[in-house]
Amino acid sequence: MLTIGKLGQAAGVKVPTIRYYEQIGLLPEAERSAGNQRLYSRKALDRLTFVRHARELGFTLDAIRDLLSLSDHPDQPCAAADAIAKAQLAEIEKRLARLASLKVELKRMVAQCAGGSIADCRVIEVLGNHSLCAAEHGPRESEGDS
Amino acid sequence: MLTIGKLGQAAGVKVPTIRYYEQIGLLPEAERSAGNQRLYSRKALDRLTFVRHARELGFTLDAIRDLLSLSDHPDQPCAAADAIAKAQLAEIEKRLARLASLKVELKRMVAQCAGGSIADCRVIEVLGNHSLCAAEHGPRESEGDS
DNA sequence: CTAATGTCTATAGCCACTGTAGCTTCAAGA
DNA sequence: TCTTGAAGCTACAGTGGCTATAGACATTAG
Ligand SMILES: [Zn+2]
Ligand SMILES: [Zn+2]
Ligand SMILES: [Zn+2]
Ligand SMILES: [Zn+2]
Repeated sequence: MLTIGKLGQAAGVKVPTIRYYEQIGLLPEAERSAGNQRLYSRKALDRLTFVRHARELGFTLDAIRDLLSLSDHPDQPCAAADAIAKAQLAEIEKRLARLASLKVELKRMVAQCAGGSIADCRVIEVLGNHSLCAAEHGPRESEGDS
Repeated sequence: MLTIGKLGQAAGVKVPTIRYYEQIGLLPEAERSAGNQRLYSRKALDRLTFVRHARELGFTLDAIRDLLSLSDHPDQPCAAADAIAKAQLAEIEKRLARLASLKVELKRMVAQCAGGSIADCRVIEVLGNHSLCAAEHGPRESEGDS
């Protein structure tokens, strides 16, 4: 059995984050020691490691909740899990495309500035006038993490 | 003079967002009509349009605050503005690199799944075990918007 | 035994909004 | 002129995914 600190170290997750996950019901309530401290099994470590990895891959906690409950039913078909992963891939590709177009605009902006006074600064000018942009870079639609 | 609704339409910004920007001091306090409603000049529209465009390009409100105050001093050199834009470009490039590596992993994951039961699902398996990943995809370090 | 570290709960804060409730004001039509 | 409906007002709560703080209790090493 691991204390919360050891668990956090082992999984690479900060202690308050683990308590937060428990609080929102992503992780089950931990067993407690005689002195009311949380104790975790090896299985709990696997679960938290799964959560961490999925977070690193950009899945939302809601998606992870679903993935966890799917992984608790190994005999079910995996179509639902695959669908979640495909949706995540699509989301990442969407963000990627948007960031790529932002990068183009920002690069152009920075490159075009000759470095005089603010009055002549291309950065300030372009920010004030989207029609100076080379292409579209739609409204930011919740850009999520990483 | 424009009402807040007209201003929002003209700039493509929602009304509550405008009030929020005023509240946090990003926009100056608006003049008021006899009946206490906000009234905006053409200059205010320019300012809000600038803010919107900068947000679309991913600048934080703090960065925009600085950019706005720079653009209020047209005789100063533009190095500070350029530095902010370059930092933003660097940030975007960092996110882009990370998203690109996430995309690779997710694609691999999805492609490798043969579609049987959860017990054999590659998606679930890889999520539980990062060593099955082809490359690194560091810890998510605050991924900001869009 | 004591001191240092770890853990406990509860609460507030972060960013950039968005939504709600319960009012007041305004513009247009009858 | 009266009425209706849209638009505006303030103040506050909620979003996601944590992170930080305060003040009390538990555990462990020396
Ligand atoms: Zn410049
Ligand atoms: Zn633009
Ligand atoms: Zn599968
Ligand atoms: Zn991995």
